[in-house]
Amino acid sequence: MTPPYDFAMETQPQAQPHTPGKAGGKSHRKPPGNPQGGPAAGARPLRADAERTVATILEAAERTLGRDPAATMEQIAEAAGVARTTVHRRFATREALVDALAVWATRRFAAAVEAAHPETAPPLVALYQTTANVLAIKAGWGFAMSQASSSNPEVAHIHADVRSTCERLFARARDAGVLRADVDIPWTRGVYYALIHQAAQRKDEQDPDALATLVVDTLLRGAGTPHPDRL
Amino acid sequence: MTPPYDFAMETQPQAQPHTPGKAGGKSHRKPPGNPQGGPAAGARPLRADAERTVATILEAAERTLGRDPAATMEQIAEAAGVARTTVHRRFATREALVDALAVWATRRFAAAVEAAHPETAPPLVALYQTTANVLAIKAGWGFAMSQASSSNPEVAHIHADVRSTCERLFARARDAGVLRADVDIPWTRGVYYALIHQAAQRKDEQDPDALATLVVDTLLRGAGTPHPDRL
DNA sequence: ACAACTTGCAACACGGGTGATGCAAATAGC
DNA sequence: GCTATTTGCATCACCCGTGTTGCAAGTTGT
Repeated sequence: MTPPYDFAMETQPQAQPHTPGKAGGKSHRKPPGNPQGGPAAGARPLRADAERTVATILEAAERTLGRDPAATMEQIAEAAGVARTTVHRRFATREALVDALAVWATRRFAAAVEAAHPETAPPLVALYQTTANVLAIKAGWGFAMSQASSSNPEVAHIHADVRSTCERLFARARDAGVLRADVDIPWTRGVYYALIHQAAQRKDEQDPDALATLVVDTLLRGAGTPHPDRL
Repeated sequence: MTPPYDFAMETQPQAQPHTPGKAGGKSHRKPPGNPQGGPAAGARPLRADAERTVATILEAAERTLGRDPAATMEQIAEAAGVARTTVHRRFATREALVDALAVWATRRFAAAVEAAHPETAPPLVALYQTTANVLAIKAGWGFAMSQASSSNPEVAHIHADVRSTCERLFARARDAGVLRADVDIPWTRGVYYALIHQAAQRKDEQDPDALATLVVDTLLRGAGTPHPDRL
């Protein structure tokens, strides 16, 4: 599922590929810092170089898992140019790594949506801007964004938040006459997500603005002729 | 993962989860019959009960892998009500099983599309019918259909075929005035696939006809108001 | 410069999934 | 009914990925 890509997908199951040693021992010595881990500011912060290593690993993980969701820790480590044990030092388990990746990307995602002022800007403007911002994020964080159905509460919460923000935006658009009065908002939101995903797939990456125009245009007008008496 | 779902998706990589023993020994005794395997009509055909077993396994595989793409052979065997070794007897490797499943479903898929006479029926009629038929297949063969990017040449070929059939249908629709004259056909096809996928996700499964109407309607009209002077 | 921290490397334990076999019992097909 | 096929079961070998440890060498920060 490879699977199922969040802001554009919504497939249900989506199991994390490969987790053999799930019954292995527990970490005896947890990593000191808390790389993108949240407000748990208990432990001593990482040294500068270590912090850099964490970022390098996360970026490598995104690239590697993006190509192959079942990639091993070894492959990720190689892509990051570090030893496998170092990856384990920073992320106790594979799950922890994927989780951290999801949190990292999800935060950027939420920020990108918020930056478009979807709650206050005129519906059409907000729609274009949100689309462009999200596309920019999805371009480089495809895998991480596919972890929307993460077990991580923060990730889940943010996505739920964005989801409702999106539906509120659509409701405003409808009230403003941009969307038809009888639209099925949940369905439309799903279609919108799917269009964004579709646009993000375009390898011949155009600039986010052109793609955003394409997405919004398609969402609003569809592909049919203006008003033929079809049916 | 769910992953990337063929007739509605198109995500590139999509690796098959979990393939540890890839360097294991080779099968010493290949299964006699060729379950959905193609024209290689060399070996003796399977006995009736064995043929039935093959079908049972494939159905169980679809159900099981649909819930969890990383399900083990053991789980699939259990779902099929047979011993794990029996599964291995019919499908030498896990890959072979998934492959056979993909071929099986893909053929039904192609048949469903063909049954809608997409090349000859009036564009709008063909569009509705194709959509309804495909949705009916996708409802029960979600996992198998997600294997579109299979390495299997037959699967790839069929999907490429359907792809072009679809684009030809769109071209006819455009020429008939159903689609705007300036539509980007590849993009529209992608959107169409995405809409079908989106519709297939609806758990509150409605009948294929209602969903087909929703999909076609959305594709043609979009969600915007008829013709406001937006922009 | 010195102490604390970080990394690479080599080695190990572990568990799980895969695939192979042989045999006895059940079943299909003629 | 007889034979060939099929299945379940009990085993076994194997490989791979994960997670742990200990230590020497290199880096950071003060």
